[in-house]
Amino acid sequence: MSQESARKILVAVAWPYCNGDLHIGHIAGAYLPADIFARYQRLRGNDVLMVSGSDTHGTPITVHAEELGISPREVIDRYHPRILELWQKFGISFDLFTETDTENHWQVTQDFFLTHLHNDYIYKAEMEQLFCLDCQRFLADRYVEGTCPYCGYPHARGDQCDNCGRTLDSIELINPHCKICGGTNLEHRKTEHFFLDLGKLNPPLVDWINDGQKEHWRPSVLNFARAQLESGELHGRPITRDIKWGIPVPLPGYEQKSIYVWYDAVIGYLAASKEWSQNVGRPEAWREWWQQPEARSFYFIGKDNIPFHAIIWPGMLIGYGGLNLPYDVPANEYLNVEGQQLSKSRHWVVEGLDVLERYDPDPWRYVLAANAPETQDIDFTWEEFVRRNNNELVATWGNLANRALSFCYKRFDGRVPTPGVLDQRDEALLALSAEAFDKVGALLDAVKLRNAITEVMGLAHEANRYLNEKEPWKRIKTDPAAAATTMYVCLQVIDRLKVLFLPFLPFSSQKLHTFLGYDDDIMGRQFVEKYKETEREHLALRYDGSALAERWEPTTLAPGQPLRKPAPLFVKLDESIAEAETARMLAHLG
RNA sequence: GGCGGCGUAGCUCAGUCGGUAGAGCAAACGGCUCAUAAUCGUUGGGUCACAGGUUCAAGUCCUGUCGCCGCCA
Repeated sequence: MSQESARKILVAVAWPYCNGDLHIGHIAGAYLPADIFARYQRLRGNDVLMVSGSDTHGTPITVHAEELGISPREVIDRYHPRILELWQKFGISFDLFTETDTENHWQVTQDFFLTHLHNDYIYKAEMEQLFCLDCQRFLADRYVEGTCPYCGYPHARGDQCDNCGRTLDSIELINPHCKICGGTNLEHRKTEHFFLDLGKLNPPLVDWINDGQKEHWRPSVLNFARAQLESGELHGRPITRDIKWGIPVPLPGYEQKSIYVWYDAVIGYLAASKEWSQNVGRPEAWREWWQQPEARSFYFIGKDNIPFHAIIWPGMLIGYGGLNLPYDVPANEYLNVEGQQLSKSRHWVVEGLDVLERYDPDPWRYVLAANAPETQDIDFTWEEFVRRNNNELVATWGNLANRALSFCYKRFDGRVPTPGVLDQRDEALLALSAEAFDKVGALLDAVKLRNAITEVMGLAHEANRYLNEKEPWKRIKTDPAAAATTMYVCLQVIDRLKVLFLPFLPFSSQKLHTFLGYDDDIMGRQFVEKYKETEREHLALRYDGSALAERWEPTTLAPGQPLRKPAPLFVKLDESIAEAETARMLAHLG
């Protein structure tokens, strides 16, 4: 392994709207890749800070609240704990997963706003908005419905038409009506708002995207950002709106307005880093990830978020000054299910918490990593899920561990056999397993997770091949010492595979760790804590990996080490479940 | 409408700098019996969406067409 010193790695993950349960598309797109990457970097000895939180602002929350007849805060209190539960059950190891309705987040956001204003990257301008005369309020995007001017769909929202997918400006709608009172007593009214001056940020952003240090970016992300920036057509974007739920504009006279959710959500990365620093009792620690020049930040997002993370957020950081810009934005494409795009409104979803009621997390982690949507949209099918679980995870890796452990447990007195002299074949396999750390590590550093897990699985195949060639079950009758050597080599490789698989399959690697006779913790501990600020309190998820016993390097298994009674690492699934799960989904399809 | 991406084996997907098309699964045959009927080996299978162009050479670069996806207006 390389001897370079620990590097600060910020793993920033998209902030999910806190208005419902998350589905496997969210997980495959951002959270799982981020977790695999973070776990690997920790094993590697780097200092990882992985942050995100529930996005509690914006109209998706307030609309949902009004539908249920409860307050926005109650919506958050309903779903935020469920998101925390999902991360724990799925093993998504956030150092801090918080939310945006905190005093800290408000403060950091308002500081950003005032600094942008002071640095002259914010200007004021008037714009036309729809105003409901009956409700006496402005109607932000989702509070108005009407006929789409492009496709004629009668239920288009003020921000987007769900039928043709176009983004809209609410004043474009034909026959608009207020979604609150249902009335059509609307008028166009001028309203003053603050705008982020992206036009002014365009030139420095072009310099940044062309600084010659973006070769490791995914082409789709880099091409998109570069094309947008080089067009030179960035224009001011409103950062306030006429809505009460949100972060107050920190200036007198704007009490009826709030900061637009897109502006405060991305600031969450910094706010959460600061909150984490407070929580661990080192209030200035965040600077190590945000200000050290050699620190690296990785933003794990879905492709719909590329404009915000590869253009707008870097622009905001430039406008603020003194903070590191993204080192990489490994955005994923979409995960479709059974040929259709996931959609909450159409009830075409596979929800994370729901499937964990019926299946273990590691099969999901395996399937979603082995077929991650890194280069294009991916079609997830239940048949594929069962197949990959049964024919790859169970058959290749689970069975390798089980056949070797069972054999040693029964025939070698429940201990790691003591090897004799190693032959060429033994040495070759051990060398291969040692080299895998560099090979897989390089792929993980480059965020090529699918290639990485395929590589690890390839080593498991090789170990199966080795066993078949050596036939220790035959040799033990004629030459027990040779069989012992073979089984030692095999267990040694399995012990290394355990580490190589650890970022991907933490639960089963931990289980295997104990079967191999170890007692310590290799996956870390997740816990939820309640944090009290001056007036508010919130729940947040934390992670403690300080006691991690493993490193990303070839292990050495001690001969004679007592083994524990082995059991299969993974459950084989009945093929009928594919049909059952698909039928279940079709039944809910709206 | 503008911009960007995608279209590769029956299925799901790789394919770096242009150099005779790859993996897994599915199918067929064989070996083994330690293991969750798991494993290991062998074999078959492609007009790289379509039409042009550049080149000694194109899945890869360029132009156009068709289809799908996303972003922006």
